[in-house]
Amino acid sequence: MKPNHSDGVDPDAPQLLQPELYKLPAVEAAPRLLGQHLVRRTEDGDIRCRIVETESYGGAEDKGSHAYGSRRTARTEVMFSAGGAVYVYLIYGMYHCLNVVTAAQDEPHAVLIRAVEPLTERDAELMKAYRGVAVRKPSDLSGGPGKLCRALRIDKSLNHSRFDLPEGPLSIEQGEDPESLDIVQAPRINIPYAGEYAGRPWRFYLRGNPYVSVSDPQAQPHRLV
DNA sequence: CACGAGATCAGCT
DNA sequence: GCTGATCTCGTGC
Repeated sequence: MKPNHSDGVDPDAPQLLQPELYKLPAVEAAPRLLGQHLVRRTEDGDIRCRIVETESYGGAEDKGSHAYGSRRTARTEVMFSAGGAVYVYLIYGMYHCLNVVTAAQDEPHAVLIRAVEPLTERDAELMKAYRGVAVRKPSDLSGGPGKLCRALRIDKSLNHSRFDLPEGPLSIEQGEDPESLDIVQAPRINIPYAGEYAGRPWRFYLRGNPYVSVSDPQAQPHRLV
């Protein structure tokens, strides 16, 4: 039995991420989302997992970004929302990718969530069931943007929802302090068309975490700014 | 383990 | 018509 507090607030209850993080440019928000807890509310119950790999897609100048040159289409429109919006899009005709929109309204920044780690065995079991494919190693379950969306049953119906609401289909809760984590940075995956932006070290992940999609031998330690 | 092909849709970057 | 912020399954070392 937990102690009863006079203010009625359970100090152990999960707290939503501080709203300031969503206001940051994507390249600053991306490493700070590592170690935070993504919550997916489904009919079968809540699934909680730790964010372990992210990529930054930063604004109108980034040739790797869907919103390069401030392109506004039905797909990219949500990127122009105020930070905290959910951006889900379809890739290669069959896979979904989950992004956290950041920065101010009309500044199209987004952080792609590339890998997550289930917090408990129960979370892992639910994710395996949704995944529907043989899972031989951790990264088979949720190491990769398409895999984690399948494992968390995320599709375009969640586009335009928000991460900063306590009862939404997706939210982000306060997890670990990013300062305490071993974060590395490396170039982003599969964007050779991005010209001089292709080599920018805008992928961030927890060194050695088995859920990370691709480990880069050239990855460098990242220092939070 | 390294590849290659196929699945299949939105936007033309 | 082609390509992509991908993944799975098959073949062949």
